[in-house]
Amino acid sequence: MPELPEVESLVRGLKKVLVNETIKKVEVRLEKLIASHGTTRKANKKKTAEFVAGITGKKIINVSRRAKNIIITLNDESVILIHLKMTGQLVFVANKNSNNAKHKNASNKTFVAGGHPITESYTQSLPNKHSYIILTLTSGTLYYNDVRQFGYALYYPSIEKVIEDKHWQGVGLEPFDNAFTLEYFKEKIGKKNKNIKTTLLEQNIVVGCGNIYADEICFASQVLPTRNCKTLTAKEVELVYNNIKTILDNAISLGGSSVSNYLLADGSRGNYAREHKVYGRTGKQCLVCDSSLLSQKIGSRTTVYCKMCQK
DNA sequence: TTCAATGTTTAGAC
DNA sequence: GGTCTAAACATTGA
Repeated sequence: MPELPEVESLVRGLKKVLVNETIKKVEVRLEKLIASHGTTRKANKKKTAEFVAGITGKKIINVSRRAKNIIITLNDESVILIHLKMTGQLVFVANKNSNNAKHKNASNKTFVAGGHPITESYTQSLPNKHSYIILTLTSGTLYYNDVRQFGYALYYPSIEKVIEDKHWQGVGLEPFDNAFTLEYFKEKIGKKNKNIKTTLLEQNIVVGCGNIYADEICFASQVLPTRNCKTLTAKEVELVYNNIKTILDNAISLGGSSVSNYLLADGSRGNYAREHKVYGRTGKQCLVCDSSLLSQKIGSRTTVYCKMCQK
């Protein structure tokens, strides 16, 4: 999946083409993606009927983000909540006769895409076998593709209903929210009796860090990912806090892209992958001290770090 | 053939 | 209640 910077980049791209589009037709090819995990086939069918009835004929008035969720707001204030999880993609393909400049991407092709790395073969022909939700819009088609089928697209009659959902209880602050202050972070971190890497992945203090950025943030902060939060000095907590903001912000400004073949919403390549200092570099030289980067599992996630630079 | 992959949720043990 | 681990979701590609 995209982590926060990738979702944010995708949302910005989609907003340009989806706002003011009317949903003319809805096709759901895999009903379990419309419901929560572990539900019965009968319940999925009911949810799908509600989803289709709820959004057909409505106009899209906004596209936004909360944590790693994409929120598509419709003209009656109802919403579609989409999570891409590990391998979800959203691809907008403009109608063939479109001459609208906003539908042209960097390669002068009429689609915008984002999410899981997209190979040429996947965008050359849509829908493909992993296209599970297809929205026919006024001037194009929006495809939700998901190889591993972990993601979801949920319909809610209002944003208030989303927030009420247990799904959202305990979700942490946005890293760029004014409420996410150093004081708040210090207070929360001081109470955590677990390692900093796992804590960053939990999303219950601050949202947006996935496995890649969590490692990058620990490295930039010169803190071992295994360090217990309670043992972090005030200075280290401040470094982690500042790096959460600067690394995520930098990644967004470079267009997201946690992996090399990640496609941006406008079809151009993301540039953040080349910025990775530790992720995916196990055994390679540390860019600061030249020692060999180590890797170990923390909370069942591969973690890469420098034993010399991080204490 | 076996393993790991951008994320979350859940179950069980202590 | 907190914390830890493993497993679950399912597919692909190295």
